[in-house]
Order: sequence, then C-alpha cells, then structure tokens
Amino acid sequence: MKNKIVADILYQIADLLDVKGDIFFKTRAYRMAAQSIETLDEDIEIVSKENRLRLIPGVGEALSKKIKEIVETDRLEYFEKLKKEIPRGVIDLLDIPGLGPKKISLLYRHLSITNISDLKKACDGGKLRDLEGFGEISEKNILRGIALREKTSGRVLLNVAYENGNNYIKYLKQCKKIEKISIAGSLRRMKETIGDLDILTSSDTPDEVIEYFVRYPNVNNVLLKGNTKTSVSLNNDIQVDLRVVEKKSFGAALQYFTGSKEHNVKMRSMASKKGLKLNEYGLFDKKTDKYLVGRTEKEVYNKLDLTYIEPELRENRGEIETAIKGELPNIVKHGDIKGDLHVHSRWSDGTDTLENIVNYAKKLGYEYVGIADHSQSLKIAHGLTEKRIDDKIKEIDDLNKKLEGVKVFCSTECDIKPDGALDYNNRVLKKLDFVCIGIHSSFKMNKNEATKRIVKGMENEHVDFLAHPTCRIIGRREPLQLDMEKIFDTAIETDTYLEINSFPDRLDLNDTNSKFAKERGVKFVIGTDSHNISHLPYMHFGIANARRGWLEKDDILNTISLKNLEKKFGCDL
DNA sequence: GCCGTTTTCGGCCCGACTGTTTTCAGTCG
Repeated sequence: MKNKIVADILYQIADLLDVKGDIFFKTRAYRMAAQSIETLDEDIEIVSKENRLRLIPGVGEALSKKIKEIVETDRLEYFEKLKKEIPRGVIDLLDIPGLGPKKISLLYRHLSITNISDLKKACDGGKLRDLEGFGEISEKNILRGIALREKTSGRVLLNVAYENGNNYIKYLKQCKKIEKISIAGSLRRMKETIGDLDILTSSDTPDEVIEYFVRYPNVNNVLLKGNTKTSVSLNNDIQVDLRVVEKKSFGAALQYFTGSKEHNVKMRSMASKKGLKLNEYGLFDKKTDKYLVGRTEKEVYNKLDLTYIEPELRENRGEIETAIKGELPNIVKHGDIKGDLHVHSRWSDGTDTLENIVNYAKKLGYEYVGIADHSQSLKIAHGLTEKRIDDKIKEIDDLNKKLEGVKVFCSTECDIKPDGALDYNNRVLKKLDFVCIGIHSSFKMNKNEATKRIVKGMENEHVDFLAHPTCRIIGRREPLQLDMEKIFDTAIETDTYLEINSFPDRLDLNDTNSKFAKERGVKFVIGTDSHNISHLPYMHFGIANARRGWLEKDDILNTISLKNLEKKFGCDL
C-alpha cells in the first residue's frame, strides 16, 4: 500500500512550489489530491494498475501521470528536480508561526537562509529589518516563534488540550456578558493532537468579553487583540484563540471555526454553487446578501441539503458526500459504553486495588470491568506467573460474590513474543474469562516479520482481542511496520476484536485505520489501558477516536450488556 | 493543476489581524 508515500510526495511538492512562488491554486490542487489519496479506501497501486486514477477527486491528467510514476518506480523525477532547486531546510521554515511561503522565499533569495539556525542568527544580527516587508518587530516575532517550536514541537496531546480548554471555559462561563460559548477547532473534532485551542462565544459587547478573556490567570502573553478576536498564550505555551460573534451568527461561526479547513472549503464551494455564500456570520444569498440562517450549525447544514455532520467527522473524508445522500453512520455515543476491558491492577504494574477500580467503575456507570494485567515474561511490569494467576482468579471470584451492579472479569494482556508465540500456554489462557494480547518489546522488526508475529498471536483459539495494534506512541515511537490489510483480514477470520486504545499518547488504532478496518468488516473494543483509576476517564478519548473512525455502537464489543458479554465469553451465568 | 446542468477557459472559500505600509500583502484558521 503506497497511498501514504504518494500523498507525502504530493504534499512536499506543494510546499516546494509554494516557496518557489507558484500560483496558489496549483499548490492547492496538489494538496487536495494528496488528501484524497491519503484518505482513499483503496490501494493506490490497484487503482493505478486499473487506470482509475483520474476518478479520484482532485486528480486530473497531469497528476495521474505523476502518481503512476511514483507507484511504479517509487520516485518522481519532477520531485527530485524540485528538491535540488530548494534545500530541505527551507521547507522546515514553514513550521515557524508567522512565516509563510512568500516571506521564506524572500529570506532564501536575499539572505540565503536555508535552515532555522541561520534564520535565528540573522534575526539576532538584525539582518531581516532591511528586507522589504520585514521590520524589527518581525525579527522579534520570528525569534519567539522559533523558541516556541523548540519548546513544544507545536502540538499537544488531546488530553492536555481537553483539560486546558475545559478549564478556560469554566472561567469564561462566569462572565455575564457571554451568552453562548463552545470549544471549536481541532479540539472539538477531537483530533489526536492539537495545535491551539479555539473558543467561540456570542455576546453583544465583544470588547468586554475580550477584556475578560485576556485576564484569565494562566495567560502569559497576549499575541493579538482585535475587535472580535484575540489570541493569547498560556503559561504552558498553549495558544488559545477567542472569537466573539452575534447570537444570530453563532451556529455559522461554530461550523466555521470547528473546521477542518478542507471540510470548510468544500462547504463554501457547495454553497457558492447553490447561489449562496457561507461565512462565519451565516449563510447568505449571494446576489442580495440577504441573511438566511446561522443561529445553529444544524440550520446551516440543512439549508445546504445536508444532514447534520458530527464534529469528529468533519475532515473531508467523504462525510459531505455521504451527508448529501443522508447516509451518515449513527456514530457511537459516549453513553453507549458499558464497561472497560483493559485495566491494569496492583497484580501487575497498576497502582490500584481491585476494590478501588470497581468503585470507580461503578461511579462511571459501568456494568463490568476487565482486569487485564501483564503476563509472566514482562518482569519489569510485575507480570503474573501461573501461580499468581490462580490467586488472582480466586480474589476476583470472591469479589464478584460480594459485588452488586458490576462484574469483574479476570483477563491478561498477554505478551506476544517476537516469534508470535504467546507468553502463556493454552492451559493458562483457558482459565481466564477472556484474553487480550499485545506487543511490548522488539518493535524494530520488518513489516513481514511483524505482521506474521501478530497474525500468529491472533490465530490462537483463546484470544479475544488485540491491544494497541500498531504499538505507536504519539511523538515518541513510530507505529510498527505492518500489513494492515492482512491484520484486518486475520481479525475477521479469527473473530479477534481490535482495540482502540484510549490512552492519549496511543489512540491506537487511529481514526483512519479504524475507518478502513470497519469497511472491511472488523469489530472493535475500546479500552483505556488504565494503570491508575485516574486513567479510567480516558475512555472519553477512545470513544472520540472511534467516532472519528465512523464506528457505530454495533461495531464495538463493550457497548453490549453484561448478560450478552458473559454469553460471548462463555462465562458461567 | 483541476473542473464544468452558469463555463473546455476562467474561475478556484472567506474574513480578521498584523506589520509594514501610504492603501495592502502576507499569514492564519
């Protein structure tokens, strides 16, 4: 599957052409095609072989030839030529806030700046101010942008953004001048990492709201301040943008500021084709400029002949086309989850007793909780020997006799060894209510070996689900090289559920993998991988991730009742 | 570079804010 390789090259070409100063619409065409291919539900090699490339939205005559060349030769002459014209480091400058292609091109052509370190030196030396369009303030802003990038790498994990956003909202709700308020942006779409926080409010007195907003105690710096919008950075370097609109524009503004950008571009161009104009103030008649709707998002979508689209779906991955047909899935809701089947206790490397876990699970309204501790070879995590498994089974049996309203299942997160063998033999696995398996070492295998390893694990008759299938850790460990189609097909053949791990730095499977897997017929389980009861609420992020993958309630094992789950696991009733 | 029940050529989403400018280009979302 070369979809990602092709998309990456097209994205890089777009950046290079931007810096070269090519027309905006051309570079946008490259990006649109790249996005189509990135989210394509088919293997680009097959599409290319069957001469169907031009059926991909945004791919025309020129791009189809280039894509074919990449698929067949793993390289593209045109791209190689471009790379020779513009040094790699120049493109990296695009990551610095405040610098776009035009300015970077000036820096490159006039000051021969080809990387961030050169740029820093030039700013320190006051070299930029003589350049047209730059001044002393630009130098300071660029230096601040570079420092910020070095400190934060630009994005934070979903849980960090979620907590910061909710705290800010709590503060803002005390402001009497604010009528309506909502999180917007990528946090509302629950993307796995967040660049900055967007908050939308409605009010008749925007200036007073903005004054209140910038007085938030955690604000470190006010980055910009206008009549309707302002941006601040917090003490932890997270940037927060506020926008204030009138009540009658709140829905249109929320739709607009929730994004994604690609989703919005398509929405606006759809509106335009219908003789309408969509902006953050509402949906208008293009000719008369008459306001039509804008109070709620639903009004806006419906007026454009679409059913309402949930924020998590708004990535231009086919949701608009599906909404036109009225065929959007009824995606899983946060209240649909009946229990957590991936929790570690003090029996291995968790920090809480079974009682603590059960009490917290009850508080969350769960009907069941599965204690999946590490297996014997994971000594560092205090993995259980067979003898200790027997002791744990006994403790759980005794506990279940006392419990009302919630049941504890005894399980394991059994290690899959490098050769694909499981860390317990079948005699041990058989004793457990269900079996979860996962990889915890030797991450650097080649694609073929790693795929074989997981497939062999799933083929064991006692295995129920595969934990964190790709083993990625966001920002720290790349996903395993895997033949995902083979993994998905094996999951279906062996009736193995694939986990959507809710831990904020895992979120594994991710949204695009889940969507692809669902289309093939895979079933899922959402687990938290909790090692402390404070991790149990991470379920929220796993569900959000499943929603982003278009999953419905029926796709997910732990939405079923305790009774049905016991039947499924073949437990004594 | 793509695309077409307004068009095979001339469009391509739209607005706020900043910094450097004398009326606006660049960036951002």
